[in-house]
Amino acid sequence: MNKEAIAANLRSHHLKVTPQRLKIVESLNTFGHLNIDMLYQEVREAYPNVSLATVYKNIAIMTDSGLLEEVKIPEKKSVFEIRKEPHLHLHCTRCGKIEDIEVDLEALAEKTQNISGFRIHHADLVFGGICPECQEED
Amino acid sequence: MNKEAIAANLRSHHLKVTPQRLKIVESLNTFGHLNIDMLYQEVREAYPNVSLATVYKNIAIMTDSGLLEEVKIPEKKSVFEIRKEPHLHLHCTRCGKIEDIEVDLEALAEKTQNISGFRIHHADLVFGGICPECQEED
DNA sequence: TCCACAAAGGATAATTTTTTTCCTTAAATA
DNA sequence: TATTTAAGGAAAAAAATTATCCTTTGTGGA
Repeated sequence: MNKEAIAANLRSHHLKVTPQRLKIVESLNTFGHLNIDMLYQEVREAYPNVSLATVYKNIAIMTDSGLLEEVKIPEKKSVFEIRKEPHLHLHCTRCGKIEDIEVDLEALAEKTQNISGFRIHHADLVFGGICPECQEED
Repeated sequence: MNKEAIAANLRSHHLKVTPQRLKIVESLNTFGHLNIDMLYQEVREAYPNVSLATVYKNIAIMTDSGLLEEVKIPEKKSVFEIRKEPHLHLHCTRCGKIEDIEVDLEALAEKTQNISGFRIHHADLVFGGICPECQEED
């Protein structure tokens, strides 16, 4: 996703395109998952005077508008990602890396729905484990 | 789980049995899932002078010791529960209620492990939806 | 292209949440 | 029951988040 695509993404969510916002979304596009502190650091490299409040305000407005999504990982600070197709998360508890993976949860949701009576509309799943790279270090 | 069983549970985790701790665990035993504020309120009903710091300190030590577990729910404050068999959570996005349900995730974890190369050791799954009671109000 | 306006940014203060400190009190062990 | 060690309470400190206020900037319409 290039700069213009990111700008278009912002516009499609009725958000003004500012350099700070572009940088936030670009960073997430590059790194996948970043927490507030990491985002602040990233944006500050391009715009040293950026205010931390600006990062907070933008994360809030972009999350509310559905452009971004918060991911809550056990024992970690929340990270944010660009909203896309439903997927689950793999969290390496050794190096901390977070990866996306598309696995269909429909059958599981269906089954759970039948057992529980809930009308399920979304799923948040985080698998914790050791990533391939960290496994080699054993 | 009665008071003595709770005390035994605390002892088995090498934690001193204090009235405040008993009350915290009893509350969780009764209500299932409570956040810090709710826990503070609960404990304060029995011990009006309890310090909020005591609740924080105890939640931390009991979570570290494995007696309790933190559950992160999208868009909500974390809640805590007594650790038990692996299970997933159902969150009613209308009334806020959280329920446990035992659904086997082994097959899914296995599949994900094969695709990703991660060695998976635990799963955190929250289904968001509308509970049966709230569905009736439609 | 330029103007006017609404929205966004920056700095800072205020608020909220969580952790730490320090001294007193209480639980556990011998 | 005495001793020790950890836990509780109160308060301060630190960390995280949100609000305020004024200046600046992006954008849609003239």
